[in-house]
Amino acid sequence: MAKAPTMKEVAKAAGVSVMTVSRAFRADASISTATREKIQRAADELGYVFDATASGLRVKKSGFVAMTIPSISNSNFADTVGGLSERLAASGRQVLLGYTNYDIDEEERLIRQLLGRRPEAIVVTGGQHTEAARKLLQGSGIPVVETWDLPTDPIGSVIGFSNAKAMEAMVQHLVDAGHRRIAYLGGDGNADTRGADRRRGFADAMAHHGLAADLLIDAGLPPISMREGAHAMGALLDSGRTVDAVCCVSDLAAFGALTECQRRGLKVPDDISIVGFGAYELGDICVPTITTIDPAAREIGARAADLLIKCLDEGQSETSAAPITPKLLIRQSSDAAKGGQKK
Amino acid sequence: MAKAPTMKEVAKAAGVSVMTVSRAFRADASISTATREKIQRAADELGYVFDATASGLRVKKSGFVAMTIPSISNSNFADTVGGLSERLAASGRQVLLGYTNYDIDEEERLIRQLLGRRPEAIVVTGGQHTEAARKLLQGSGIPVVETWDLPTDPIGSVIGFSNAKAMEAMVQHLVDAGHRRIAYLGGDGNADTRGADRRRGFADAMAHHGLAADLLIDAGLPPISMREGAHAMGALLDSGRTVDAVCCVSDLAAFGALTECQRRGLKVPDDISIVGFGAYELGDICVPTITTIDPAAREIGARAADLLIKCLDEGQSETSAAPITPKLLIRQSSDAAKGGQKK
DNA sequence: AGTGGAAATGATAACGATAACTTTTTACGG
DNA sequence: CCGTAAAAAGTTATCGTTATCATTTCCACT
Repeated sequence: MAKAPTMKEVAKAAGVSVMTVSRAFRADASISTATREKIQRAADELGYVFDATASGLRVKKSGFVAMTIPSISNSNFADTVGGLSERLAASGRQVLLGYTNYDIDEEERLIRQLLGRRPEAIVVTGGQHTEAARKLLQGSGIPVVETWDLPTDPIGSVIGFSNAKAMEAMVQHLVDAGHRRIAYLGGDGNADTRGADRRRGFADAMAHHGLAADLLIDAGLPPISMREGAHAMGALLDSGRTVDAVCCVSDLAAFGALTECQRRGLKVPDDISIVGFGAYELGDICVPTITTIDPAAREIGARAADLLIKCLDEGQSETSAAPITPKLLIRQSSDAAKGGQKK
Repeated sequence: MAKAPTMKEVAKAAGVSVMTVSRAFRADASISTATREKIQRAADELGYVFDATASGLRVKKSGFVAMTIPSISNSNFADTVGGLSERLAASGRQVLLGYTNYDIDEEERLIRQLLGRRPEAIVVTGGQHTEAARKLLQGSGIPVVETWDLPTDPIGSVIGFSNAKAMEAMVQHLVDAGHRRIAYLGGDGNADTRGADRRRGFADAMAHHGLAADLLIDAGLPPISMREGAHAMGALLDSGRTVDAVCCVSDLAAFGALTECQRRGLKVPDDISIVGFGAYELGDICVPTITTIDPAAREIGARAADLLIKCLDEGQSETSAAPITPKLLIRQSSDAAKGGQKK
């Protein structure tokens, strides 16, 4: 195939200067309708496609907003990307996505790569970064938004919530329902910082209620899938330890745990309560439905977009928007009325 | 914040020419170690980040591969993107993603936008496009890969499979298991072309077996979620029509249908068989596990990457790789041994 | 008709990087 | 020490677009 035609060739075909062609493609410019139509025809004829790269270089506006997420396969993050993407599209901007695989070193590499595309802003997931990554973000000269977390030392704006606090609310709910022997089922280590925060919130809340947080089940390396949730639940049950309720790092893990109970003939919530995190559609459809926390994943993205549009188009300085307040959704899997057992 | 520093400033700081700085950042160039280190220091000092945009303009290699998918929230497509992304990363290329929302007009807009970023290749989902979109792709001068489908008139390469044929295999399985009154549960209309193909394959297969394909349940506009699957199943059951088995457009819809049966006290597969499509993790974990077809979503992406790397780096012309052959995974939800009923 | 001024169009240089070429420096055998 | 080839560094022009300024065209109104 021949290489893509440029404005120069369109200009020649239309019998005008390159500058006039350039103007024909912008809304504001002063150009006669006749000329614009003539140029449009020539462009269509040649199959001309505007080069956003060259334009971006000249006007120093790439039209990109970069975003890093741990994994594309997690529908929570996919929702955030969706919210961001949809709302930015209205202002003609495009999201440039990168995946960290829950690894902050990988995140650093990724941030460097993304900044090389000269995005107009960057949205990252989480508030924990390598020292070099922080420096890159701070020195980038563009708005930075950290999401899905509440960093103690934010780089720019924040649109997130405390995963620990959210989990504390969940423990409160379980305790209110009469549970005492509560397990936490989540990933190993601290690679998934949101997971680690939730575990910490769990432990703190248990301590606060004077309960032992000795049932911390490691389900493997993040992200924890349904299968790993099922395995970990199996291991917990095999251990023979007494358990009232299981707090899972996500609805996916919770669903895995739930199915393991079903396979073993345990009734949820009659024999044991199971709760998740993330408000995945799954948890609202399965039988029984799973109590969870809705972090407003899509809204996080939408809010980030709104904030950025304010910064970029209206020249406002970065302001932290109203905080995200996750909502506890009490459903069948922990419904006390159905018989949460006391120990 | 100050604007990002350029090579010029790094050059001044290091006391060399811009060209030398440029060379310092490329592996091949002839440059002394001392100079390279000096430049590296200066660059770190200033927080210099390489501008891939400007470089791309000059060398005519953007480092982008564009891809369009119907929705980011569908884990099948997310897997394909993951496979593509991971394998392209090794060759230093980045995936630029766009979402069509199952709308070919939106796809056309998107393709135009993506081509404006001067990607080195473009991967699209499906084989149905607007006339203008076809022209854009054909005239783009870059390798084009159509995936997840087997277009009759391909634009470039194809890495896909026949959704109709795959569904025929599924019907064969159900018929073998003794089912006669088989329903199809999927989306309205033809917006989701893969869904429409599956429905067509279903109808053809039913006709081939001399069975009536009169149970075509419309579950709403694509994409069909779990909830819509559940609703549609409810409507089917409420209609009082006799049904042996239900063929769903995806595992998500199938799971929704399955839960609806559970809520109504119907046993799967004893009272009714349910099968899905897509080999989502969900279907392998839920109780009972769901019979499905594995389209090798991740492999589609990986194969596309391999093909493109051959085209771009080794100058080979576009060759269609070995075809994708979806695998029927027979699981509990249609297990004849457990008692698929004959009518 | 002639004139003033706005609208339309054109010419030039620049955005940040690099290919291609030229010049300077280094290294080494004789 | 010199000559020479190779390595290292510098110069210039360019990728496709647009800001800026200069020029031409057009029209309304005296």
